Amino acid sequence: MAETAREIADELRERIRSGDLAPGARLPGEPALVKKHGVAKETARRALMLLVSEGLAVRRKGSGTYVREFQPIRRVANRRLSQETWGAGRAIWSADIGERPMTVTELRVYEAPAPDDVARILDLEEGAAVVVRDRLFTVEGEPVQAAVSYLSADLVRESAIAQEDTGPGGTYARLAELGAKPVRFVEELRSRMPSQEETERLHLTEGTPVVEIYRTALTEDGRPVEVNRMLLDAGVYVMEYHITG
Amino acid sequence: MAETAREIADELRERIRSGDLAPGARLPGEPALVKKHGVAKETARRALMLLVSEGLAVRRKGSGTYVREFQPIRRVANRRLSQETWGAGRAIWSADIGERPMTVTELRVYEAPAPDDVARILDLEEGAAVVVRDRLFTVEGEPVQAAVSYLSADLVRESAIAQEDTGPGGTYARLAELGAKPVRFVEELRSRMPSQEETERLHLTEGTPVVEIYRTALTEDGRPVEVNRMLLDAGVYVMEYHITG
DNA sequence: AAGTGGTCTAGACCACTAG
DNA sequence: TAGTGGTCTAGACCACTTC
Repeated sequence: MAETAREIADELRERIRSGDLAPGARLPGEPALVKKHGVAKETARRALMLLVSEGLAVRRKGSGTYVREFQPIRRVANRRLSQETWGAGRAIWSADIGERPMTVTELRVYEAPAPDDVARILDLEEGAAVVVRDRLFTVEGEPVQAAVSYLSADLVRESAIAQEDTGPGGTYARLAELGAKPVRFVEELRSRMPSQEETERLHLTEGTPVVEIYRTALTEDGRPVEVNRMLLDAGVYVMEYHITG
Repeated sequence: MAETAREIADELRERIRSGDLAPGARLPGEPALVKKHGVAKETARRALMLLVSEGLAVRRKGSGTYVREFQPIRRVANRRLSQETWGAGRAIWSADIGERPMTVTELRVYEAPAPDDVARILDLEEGAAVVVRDRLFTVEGEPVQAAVSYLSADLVRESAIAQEDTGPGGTYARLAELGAKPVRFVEELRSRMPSQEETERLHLTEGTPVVEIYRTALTEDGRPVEVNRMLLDAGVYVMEYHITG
């Protein structure tokens, strides 16, 4: 009768995997597990917490524990690709953001000294001024991505890039007007568990990693003009890259 | 005196962030926290577990709890890029695998029916036979990546791809000989917490996500010839992509 | 108001590591 | 062998959700 937290979690995990407990379904609560397996409440709790930390379940206070759902947003790094070139409809993870528009909230634009790593990448003096564009992207009212762009203040201070509204074509159109059109990009990705502040800002549930992306924009002659640090809710995103060669 | 698990974790987290507790350093143990904060052992334990699930600490049974270290391996998706083109020495996360060679272990090659998603992507009938190449990559004796490749058995059955040793130039050289040279690639990435089996296979510590990558190789005329599913230890990898235009 | 999860206590026993 | 983490118990009180 009496089992361990791991064993109870194993049983529930198997029921989730088999589809017996579908995404969104309610898992047995702590009292139910206490009765069924003859364990202490803390043990039942641990079993459920194991599933949460594996990203399989979500707990809602006062309501219950539920099987987690995954309806990803697809982020395609290479923008201007024709569907025909790469073959459509071949995605492993289906993802439709079509019906769920993404909006920018909490936009803040200001000038500040460049962080050390950003200064190094942008080829600036230590502590040189940069224009910072800090924003939060939201889908259906839920934050999904935080992004902070850094650009040399000497380069963009007088342009609309230093304004909240960058105008038609956005930052890259303005950079082109300044003779610094980005044509190549380097992205560095890392995934890890979020800090507490990140959890709050992105409304992350336990067991959700984040994806940290640093994107550097380069001009034709290889000059770095922008560093964009993005933080993505990994429970929501699928990243797609197209590589030639 | 008596504090909550969260508060104790906050204090330790701050000491890690400030560098007071450096990567690799030993954190105060459970008994020490019990004495210092006047809480029960379970509460001290929870404080330390919080840091572990945030990926900040690692617990070693019988030894102690330690600040986690991060010495990443860099995976550059675009292989044949000259350093000059993209500007060297501009990485956010420094990463040297130079001194730590990667070796293949647990190589298994066999023929089997294609999984549904793989069959769809490779344009095969449901359940058509594929050659499967399953392998584990290891650095300094520690597994860092599992990879499973799928190729149409009708295409590659007679070639060295169906052997353990694919010969000089590897799988892609053999595909070229078969008139199916891959020239473009699509990668889909997702990050999530690992299952229990994945944790065991990759020797993951708690609080470590995995990065799941599906790479599809396409020929010049857009025919998909290989699907490679990779599972990376996110605590070890930094991914790098180069994008044009 | 009943049910759910959130957190803590004080004690127990075990397994592993290190000196 | 002493110290460390791993796990469980039986009970307590609280906050939130749902009806």
